[in-house]
Amino acid sequence: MAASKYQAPRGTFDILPDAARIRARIERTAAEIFVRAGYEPVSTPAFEDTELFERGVGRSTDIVRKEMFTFEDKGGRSITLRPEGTAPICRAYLEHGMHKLAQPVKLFYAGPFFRHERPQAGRYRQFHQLGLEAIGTDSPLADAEAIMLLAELLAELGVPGVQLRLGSLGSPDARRDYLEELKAHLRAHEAELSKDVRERIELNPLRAFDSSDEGTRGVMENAPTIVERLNEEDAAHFAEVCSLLDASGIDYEIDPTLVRGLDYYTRTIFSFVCSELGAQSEVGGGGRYDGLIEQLGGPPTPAIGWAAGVERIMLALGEKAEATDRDAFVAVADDGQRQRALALTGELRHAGLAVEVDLAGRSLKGQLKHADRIRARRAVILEADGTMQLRDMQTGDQHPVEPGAVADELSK
RNA sequence: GUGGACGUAGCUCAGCUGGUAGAGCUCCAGGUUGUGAUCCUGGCGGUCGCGGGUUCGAAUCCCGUCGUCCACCCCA
Repeated sequence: MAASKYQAPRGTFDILPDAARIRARIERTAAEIFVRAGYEPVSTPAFEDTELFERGVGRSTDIVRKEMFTFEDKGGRSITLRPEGTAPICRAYLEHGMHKLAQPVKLFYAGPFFRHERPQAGRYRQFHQLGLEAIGTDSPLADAEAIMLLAELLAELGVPGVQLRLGSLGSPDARRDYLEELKAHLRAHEAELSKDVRERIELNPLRAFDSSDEGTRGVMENAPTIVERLNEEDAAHFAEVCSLLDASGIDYEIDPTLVRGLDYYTRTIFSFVCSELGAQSEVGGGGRYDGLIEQLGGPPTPAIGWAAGVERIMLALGEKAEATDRDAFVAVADDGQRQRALALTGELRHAGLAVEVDLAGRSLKGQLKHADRIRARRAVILEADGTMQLRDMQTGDQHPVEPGAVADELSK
């Protein structure tokens, strides 16, 4: 395997042409959908002050506790490769005074993110997400629109086996009360819980809902769910989101145990899972984060957003590589024609055609073989006497063509 | 971070209980007084992931390490 002693670092990978083409299609499709919906592109740095993530994502989260690529720069600052996209965008929103713009500010992004996790299919240390954020409105309309856009993206791309799970975490007050109730419930049944869950009662009691441990599951069956404990406003908000999705024909399943691993989420949360994937089955997910901007030192600003995993979308799609056609390949029957061949190629490209010319000094046979290989529809063959032949690569028909008429002929 | 499986040419893989490396595909050239399927011939290409150990001798056994995959965990 190793032609070189160097390999891409653990959990990273090279994006070779076949995969790069699929990615380009995914990003193009996403951008078209987002732009039509009035979202604007943004891009933030690949790294940020560590504290942005500690405050934004939350110190008790797995991401911050053990998954960040953190290092000190030469000025002694603690820097972290971004593990997610929402906190940086909120930082940019504040830094550039976007709260003075008409609200909500609707943004989308795509790019690499970094988490120091144990790699497996659908989980990498450098991975790519595309996502969007609608900042500055607490209306359920924004929740529904965001969810609709992700549903549309997945449908447009043709991702099979997609299912939407929907939940609500409530507002901070309701959540706090609920968490105390849940912790009390867990403590009351501590002996039946798995060690893992028991150790996290204080730190992250919601995680108990996800446990596969039998004893824990028994306890959780009788545990209060947050959806049952929503206050009036949050319940109304959640009901409205559901109603809007119903009206738009979006299928979903309410999952009262849905949890998110980032602390900033409030109210609506959702997750699109794909049955085609293994353990890493979430292709995209997100939710409302009404307290994040305030947490970062800004004014109270409600917002919602989501991110989708590009690699997971590709896995779900099965990574079928599509070949690209060329309009023509310019071949020479005699080496003396190479200069003219390159010049002609340039002219044809200028005319808007996709054209290649031999760059490897191949024989005529080799050139036509190559023309076939790159799926050129025609070959233009420059003869030693200066005349040209136009060959149809599908039928094998070949006829002389005047130099000035090549571009027109190829456009047919 | 925990547990398990795996790691031979660019790709897909074969190589029994240790004897010192093969096939198909790809790529290049030729068979064709110049023209792409197929076919035929030849060629390029591997320190058998890496390091160490056992042995007269290891791709084959042992240990370590790196990597991939699966599950846990976590999430996109």
